[in-house]
Amino acid sequence: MPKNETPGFAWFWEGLDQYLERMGLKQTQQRRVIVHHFLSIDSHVDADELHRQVNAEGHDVGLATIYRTLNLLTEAGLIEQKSFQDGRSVFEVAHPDSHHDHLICVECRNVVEFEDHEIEALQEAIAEKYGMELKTHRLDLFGRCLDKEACDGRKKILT
Amino acid sequence: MPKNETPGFAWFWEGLDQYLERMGLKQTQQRRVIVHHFLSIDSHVDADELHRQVNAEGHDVGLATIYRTLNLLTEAGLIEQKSFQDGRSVFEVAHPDSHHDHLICVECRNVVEFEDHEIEALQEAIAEKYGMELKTHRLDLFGRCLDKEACDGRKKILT
DNA sequence: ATGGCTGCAAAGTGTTTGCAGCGAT
DNA sequence: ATCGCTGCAAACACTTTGCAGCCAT
Repeated sequence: MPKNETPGFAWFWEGLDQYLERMGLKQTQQRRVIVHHFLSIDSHVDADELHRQVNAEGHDVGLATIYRTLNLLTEAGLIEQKSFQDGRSVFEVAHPDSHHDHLICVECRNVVEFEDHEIEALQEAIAEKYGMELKTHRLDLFGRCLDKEACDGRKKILT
Repeated sequence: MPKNETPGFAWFWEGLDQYLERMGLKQTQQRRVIVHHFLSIDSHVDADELHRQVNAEGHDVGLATIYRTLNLLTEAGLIEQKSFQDGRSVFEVAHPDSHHDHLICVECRNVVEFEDHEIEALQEAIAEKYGMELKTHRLDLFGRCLDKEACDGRKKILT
């Protein structure tokens, strides 16, 4: 597998290489495979799901390595860890500039990502009001699809 | 311990009694003790912390019972369960009208609760834009206390 | 060849559950 | 006297860690 097979994510691979170099760590077969799959998903995944997908493609990567790599990428600031419902965490690419939030349907679990500068401005104001310097935030909106048909369709696919 | 020792929370005790009755469940010594302590905190707690506090007062309630009671109260809609970022969940009284959000210091873990109607209005607008009916939301702001001294003080108390 | 990396399994978390006896109704 | 409730410990689900050998540098 070529090192940079994921189009549009050169910055990600570069960032990873830099981080590994800086920390005296090594690039490995497994890390490449994991990152490649992670990027090809380009949405949120949990460790288990990623593990399944990677190994479904014929590789044999241990779950522990998935976790270790996801933690490494989080440390490197390249991905972000979120916990939606409870129990498992999901990870997603940390797009450097545009932080996006989530709109989640409680029925079909479909997730839409959005961004709103007005809300972000208000958040800054709130943090300031309480004597804090804002670092990051998490905003999840939970609702129900108005398009019941599409919603039901997605619901059926759920395990 | 009298049944209704927590001032201002008559509605909570009543709601609990109603729920127990409706579901054919029983009021017990332990539940009373747990609820009493929970209400006297009137902030967010995790199961372990509540367990410690209850037993520090001379009671001998099992951790499993704490969990069972917290789940029961959640089912009853009297409290809400939230998961910030690490494993553990925290619980807080579900005030029927005013939903509040959280401002969390990443250093000392101190949590401030706030409420902002402007942001909530924007959230409604966003949900509508994406064809969804908003049910609820979660907004957590993560930052750093500007008052370093107070922050460090709280940090020391962390286990 | 060094020292980080991997898979495995074991250990850790936070939370839930099965069981036998206790206690509220 | 029911039948739910409790404490305990074992079971769980997700995640981390110790170890012996592997592999990138």
